[in-house]
Amino acid sequence: MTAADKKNRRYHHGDLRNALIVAAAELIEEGGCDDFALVDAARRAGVSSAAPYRHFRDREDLLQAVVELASWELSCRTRKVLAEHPRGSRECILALGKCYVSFVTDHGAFYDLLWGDSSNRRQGSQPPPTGKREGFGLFLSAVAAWCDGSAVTEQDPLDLSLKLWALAHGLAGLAMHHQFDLIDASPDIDELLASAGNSLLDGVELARDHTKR
Amino acid sequence: MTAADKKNRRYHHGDLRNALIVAAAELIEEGGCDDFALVDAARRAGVSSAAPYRHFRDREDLLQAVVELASWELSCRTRKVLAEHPRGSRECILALGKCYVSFVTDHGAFYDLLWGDSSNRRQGSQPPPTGKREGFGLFLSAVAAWCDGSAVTEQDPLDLSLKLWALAHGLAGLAMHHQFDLIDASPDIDELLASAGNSLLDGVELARDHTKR
DNA sequence: ACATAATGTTAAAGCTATTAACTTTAGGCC
DNA sequence: GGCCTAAAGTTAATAGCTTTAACATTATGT
Repeated sequence: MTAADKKNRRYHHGDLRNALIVAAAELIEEGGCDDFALVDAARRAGVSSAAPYRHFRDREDLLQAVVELASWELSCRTRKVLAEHPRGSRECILALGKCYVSFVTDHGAFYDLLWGDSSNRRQGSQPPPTGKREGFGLFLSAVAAWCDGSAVTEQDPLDLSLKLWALAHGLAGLAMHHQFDLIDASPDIDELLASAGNSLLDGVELARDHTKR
Repeated sequence: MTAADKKNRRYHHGDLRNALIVAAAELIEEGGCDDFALVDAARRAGVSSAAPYRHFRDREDLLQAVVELASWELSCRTRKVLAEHPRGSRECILALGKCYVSFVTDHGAFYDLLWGDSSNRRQGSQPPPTGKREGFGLFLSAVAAWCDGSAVTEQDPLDLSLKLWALAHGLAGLAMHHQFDLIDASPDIDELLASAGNSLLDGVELARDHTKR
C-alpha cells in the first residue's frame, strides 16, 4: 500500500468480506494453498491483519468461502456444457467429464482446498458447500436422462454417476499432482477419460442386455 | 519427557532419524498432516526442536521420508495380494483395486501427504519415491498378465492400468474426504469399484471383439 | 443529534520453522 | 590410553503467522 493509497482509503473498506475472498483466491492461485497466509490476504485488501476477523471466524472460515466461490464456478461451467449438448446424449456425459477435468486442472492450486483434507475439517453447524451439491445434482440428472434415453432401467443412475465422477476425479487428481510423471507415463487424459467413460456407459448397457436374457 | 527419562537418556539418541520418521507418522495419524508440527515430532522423540535439522533439511524433507515409508507399505500390501491370487486372473486385478482403496482409507490422514500438493513440491535433485514406482510397476505387470491371458492385443496394458488406477484413486479419495456425504449418497465403495472395474476390463475385451470383425 | 452496532486499528501473546554458536560424544589413529 | 575431528545434540535468537483484547472510527436508525 503506497502513501497515496493510504490517503485515499476510507476507514471502512466497504466490501472487505468479498475483497478478502478474492485476494485469498488470487494468492492461492499464485502460491498454493499450503503457503497461504491470512495476513497476506489482509495486506492485499489494504487492511490490518486483524480486520479479517470481523468477517471470518478464522483462517479456515475464509478458506471455506473460497471453496464456495470455486465450486460455484464449477457448477456454472457445468451448466454451460449442459446447454451446449443435447440432453440425454452420451456425448453430453463425456463433455461433462472433460469439463470437470479441465476445471480441476485449471485450478490446480485449489485442489487440496476443494477436495482435500480441509473439506473434512468443517466445524459444527456450518452450511455445506452448495456449489458442489448443485454441480453434482446437474450431473446426476444428465446421467439419468441418458439412462432414460438408453432404456436402461435396472441400474441406478446414481451409481453410474458416482463411477463416472470417481473416474474423472481420479484421473484429474493423479494428473494434477504429477503422479503419472512419477511412473514415467504421460497419457492423454482426455482420451483416457473418453475411452474409460465409454466403457462405464457400455457396462450399463451390457447389464441391461444381460437382464433381458 | 519426565525427569527419569531425562536421566536415562544419552546425549546421542542413536537412531534419531528413524525415530523422527515414526514419530511424525504417528502424529499425522493422530492429528492430520496440516497440523503436524516438526517440534512435536522432536518432542516425541525426546530431543530438542533443532535436533531434526541434523537429519533432515527441513520439515518438508521429513515429510517426504514419511511418504516413502507409507508408499513402501503400499507396495508390500500389493505384493501380498499378488501372492494370494492367481496371476492373470480378473479376480486378482479387482483384489488389487480393493487393496488400494483400503490402503488409502486406512491411512486417511496421509492422503494429502501422499497424493496431494506436497508431492509437487519436491525440490531439485531429490530421489523420486521408489515405493510408488514399484507399487505401480507390480500393478501394471498384473494387468499385463491379465491382458495376455485374455488375448487382448490391441490395447496397451498401460492405458488400462491407468484407467483402473484412476478409478480406484478417485473412489478412495472422494470417499475419504466425505464428498459422497455432501451429496447425500452413501454407496458401497467396494461394490462400486468391482462393478466399474469389471466394466473397464469388459471394455478392453469389447475393443478386441470389435477389431476382430 | 445521538446512541449503538459494525468495522478497523494497534499491541501483544503464543506457536512454529529455521539458523547460529556452542557442547558433548563416537571413532579412528598414534 | 590419549588426542583429533566429525557427527549429533543443545540453547538462544530471529522472523513470520494466527488469534485475541482493548481501543478508535464510521454508519445507521430513531
